[in-house]
Amino acid sequence: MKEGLLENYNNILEAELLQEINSFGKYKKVKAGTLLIDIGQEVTQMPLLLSGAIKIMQEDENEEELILYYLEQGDTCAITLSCCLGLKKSKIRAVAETDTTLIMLPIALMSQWMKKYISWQNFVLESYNERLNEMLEAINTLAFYKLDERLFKYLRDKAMVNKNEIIQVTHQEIANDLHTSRVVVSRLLKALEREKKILLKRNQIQVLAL
DNA sequence: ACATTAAGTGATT
DNA sequence: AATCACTTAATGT
Repeated sequence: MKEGLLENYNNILEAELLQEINSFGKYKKVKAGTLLIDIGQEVTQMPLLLSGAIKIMQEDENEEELILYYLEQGDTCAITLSCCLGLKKSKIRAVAETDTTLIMLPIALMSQWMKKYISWQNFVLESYNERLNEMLEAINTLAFYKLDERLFKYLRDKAMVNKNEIIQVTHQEIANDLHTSRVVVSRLLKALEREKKILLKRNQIQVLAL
């Protein structure tokens, strides 16, 4: 049995299905920063996360990225699931946020698994629901939060998925993710540091108030 | 020691 | 909150 499969999915998925996953899935190990799928690419596989985290984002006309949500251990990507129902092109971009291990499942198997395994149905629907909720939260944050609140939430989320309160980022990268300028980020970060919520170093931020 | 890149800041809009 | 223009600090060669 593939490493990590049982630990993550034994309680959710039935034994027979786990066997199938084990034999048809491809085990993959990727480094942080790896592009797993890009917008417009054909979706042929569906990921099951064993460890690590993946950042899922959308892109607008100006090539600006918008973070939709993170996939974490035990998650799968619901957007991929819709591709199994006819839509074939990816609407999103997925980049490994940390070093990640996952199992890639051929989408050809999805529809038969949906019929064959109740546990798979549940897993998929539940995942779909989780993704939707996370996206609603992202929209909510974007629409109603002020930039300083968004920034802090961004840092906390990042610390969370990295399982480390010390985050490796530059102010410029944060600015890109939040669609603002580096100067503004630097100033807001300074303010957060004064509030003793974070600690600033070059290329690195420590989140104190998790 | 020098160049490059990241971060901090005042002033202006 | 964005932009400019500039300074200071950290890091690589």
